[in-house]
Amino acid sequence: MALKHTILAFLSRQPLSGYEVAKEFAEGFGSCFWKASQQQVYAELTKLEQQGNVTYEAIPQPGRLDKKIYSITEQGQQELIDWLMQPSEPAAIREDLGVMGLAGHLVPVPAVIREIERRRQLHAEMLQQVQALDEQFAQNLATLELKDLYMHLIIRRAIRYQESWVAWCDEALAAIQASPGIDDDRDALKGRST
Amino acid sequence: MALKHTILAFLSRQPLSGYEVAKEFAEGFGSCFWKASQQQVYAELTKLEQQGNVTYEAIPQPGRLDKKIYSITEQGQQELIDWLMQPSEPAAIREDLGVMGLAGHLVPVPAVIREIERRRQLHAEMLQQVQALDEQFAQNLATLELKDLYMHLIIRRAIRYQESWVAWCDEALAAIQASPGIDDDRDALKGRST
DNA sequence: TTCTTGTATTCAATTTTTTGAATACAAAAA
DNA sequence: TTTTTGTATTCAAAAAATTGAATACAAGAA
Repeated sequence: MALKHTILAFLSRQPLSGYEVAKEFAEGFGSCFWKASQQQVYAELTKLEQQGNVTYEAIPQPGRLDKKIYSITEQGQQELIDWLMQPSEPAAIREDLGVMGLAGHLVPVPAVIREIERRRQLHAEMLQQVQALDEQFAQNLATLELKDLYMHLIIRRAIRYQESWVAWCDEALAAIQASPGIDDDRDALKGRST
Repeated sequence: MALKHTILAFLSRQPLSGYEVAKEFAEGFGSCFWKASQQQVYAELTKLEQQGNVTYEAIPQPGRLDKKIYSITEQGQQELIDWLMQPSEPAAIREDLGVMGLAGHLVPVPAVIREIERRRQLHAEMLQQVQALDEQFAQNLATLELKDLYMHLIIRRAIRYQESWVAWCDEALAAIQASPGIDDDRDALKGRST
């Protein structure tokens, strides 16, 4: 599970409260890779603290629960380094649209086209978002220190990912529209005409 | 969860035993998208049968447990169609290497380079695999019936995915090697030289 | 003959993830 | 003034995925 190590990685940059860690997942890193819910973050932080990988400083807040500022410990940093030094497994593409390739013929063609058009737009928007994230790095690429270069590179990974989606949607749409089989199913929903 | 609907999609093409469904996940579809374990498949098939989405014909086999050939039911097909007609959520990129972008500076540069080189090779191999899967379709693209066109298109999705990985690895490797910060950390592992 | 690989299914336990809700207050907007 | 948004944390339950093992036999390789 990468959640543990992702949180350690956030904390290796700077101490954060649980809320702020959750925000990282909702925004920056989350928009590039994946999102973890607040509950997941808080639960993981509690475990991490029990294991001695992080500590927290409780900031008393009048009238409500303490705010906890978490920092990574020596042990936590070592744990993170050990994990980073291990070879990584390529992630699976767990993509619902893939099922369309297996059983798309059960569904009317216009519905498939609409769905791909919808996805095209979605990914184009996500592409703009990650491109915006990269702006501060992309400009002075040649002078970036290592830390920022790595950040730039993972954002580039996300950019390429979204670009490949947009390009695929265009290809798929064109291929379906050019397909000789397209007329067979055009009216599948309404019931066989003629 | 897409597991349920992926299995229904397999069965919408032809009846299969649990073992054969598991094999689909291990090979064809699995190499494009994601793999489900045998146990997961058997468990899901049992649930699907209880829900009335599939039925099975038990083939008695001398001296061992019956082989069960599962087929999709009317209800199961409707369930699958309903699911396919719903808008799909883009899948999150749950990629361990992403963490490298957050905390790569903790690790010596040569280790990062080695890891990206390793990944480049891995994805190049996976690319070849999915390209091989596409061969039968790519040749007579213009005459493909819809069912095969859809199959071709999801394989194309997988191809583009792997291509974008290979291209990114090349970009990342070049960028790291060109980085002015590269010398600062080169000997991080051995301890500060000079 | 023995070992390995492939076919074929099931059980159990654990871990991980998701979903939904509750609590509490500050600040800004309507 | 009331509502919404944002900050901040916790609990509980359910669903899903992973890990490990056991059973059973056929076929081919060593």
